Amino acid sequence: MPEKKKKVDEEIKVCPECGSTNLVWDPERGEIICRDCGLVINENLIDYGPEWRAFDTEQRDKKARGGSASTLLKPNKGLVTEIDQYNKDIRGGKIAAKNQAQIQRMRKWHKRISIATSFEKNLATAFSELDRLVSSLKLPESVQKEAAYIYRRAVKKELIRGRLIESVVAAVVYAVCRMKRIPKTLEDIAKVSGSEKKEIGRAYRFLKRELGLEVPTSDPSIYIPKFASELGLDEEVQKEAIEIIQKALQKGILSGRGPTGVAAAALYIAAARQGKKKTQKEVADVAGVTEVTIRNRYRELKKELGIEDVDI
DNA sequence: AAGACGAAAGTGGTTGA
DNA sequence: TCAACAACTTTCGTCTT
Repeated sequence: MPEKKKKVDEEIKVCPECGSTNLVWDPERGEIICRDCGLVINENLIDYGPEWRAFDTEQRDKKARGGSASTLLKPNKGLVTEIDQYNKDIRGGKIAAKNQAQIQRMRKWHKRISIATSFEKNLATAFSELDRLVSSLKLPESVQKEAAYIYRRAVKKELIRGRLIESVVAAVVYAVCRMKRIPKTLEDIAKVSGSEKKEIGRAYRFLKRELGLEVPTSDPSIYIPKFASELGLDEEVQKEAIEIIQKALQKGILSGRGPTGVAAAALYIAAARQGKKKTQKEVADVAGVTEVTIRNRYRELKKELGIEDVDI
């Protein structure tokens, strides 16, 4: 794995996200964190760090074992037998479909065996994960409290069974962000959580239904300040972008469209109209969509709102 | 040389029979 | 369980600046 080795050797001094040199090494979590944008720079380092090392020493036998590398990311330090959510074998290949059912049962029973002290243990694990997510994502304390409350409800209703605590915690955090209109995408959360976007989304929809969470349909405007500041666009541009979105909302042409794509297009239009043009690619990158999506939204907005052509 | 544009095909997930 | 479907991405050729 040459590309992984390379990452280990590299000394990281500048945040690749915002260019800041204000980086902190957090030995407890094994991460380098950017103080300015909250980016966790090499969160994966510890996954292979301790392991590849053992391969060239005589400690190999002592250290070699199944399971993941010792990581302090997890409250149990990752040393407890755990059957993960991914249906992959040790080489990363897919496990045959007929065996997946068996694995699923094993997972389920494994959970049940340890259910004796379950409630407290579950909460302890979840809350430390919650703590980690909240600080990585720079979320306010109110989010943490609200999330903890919702999580408790979920545990009491036994909605966690068959799901990884990590995924559920991430889902709850996502739900609270949506409820409080904090601009975090599923992707933002997936990036700092150990779980995949897919899993978190699934857990989110499930919780929303089972707990009857009232989540407002997401408004693209909430992403405007976030994207704008990453692009260095001033408040005039933001104001106009938000106006564009409001008009589009009233016309009802936004239903079913991804909020980040809409926000990106509105920002692109507003910037160009004020002579502060950014390229589609620049906008697309901070919004986490493609240029094509921006163009599609751009076209729709222009047509429906009668926005004059942009001149530079 | 870089950016913008849009057509066409592909992707992963949801929905409804 | 399977096919239709919507939103979005990937890829690519062409036009514009």
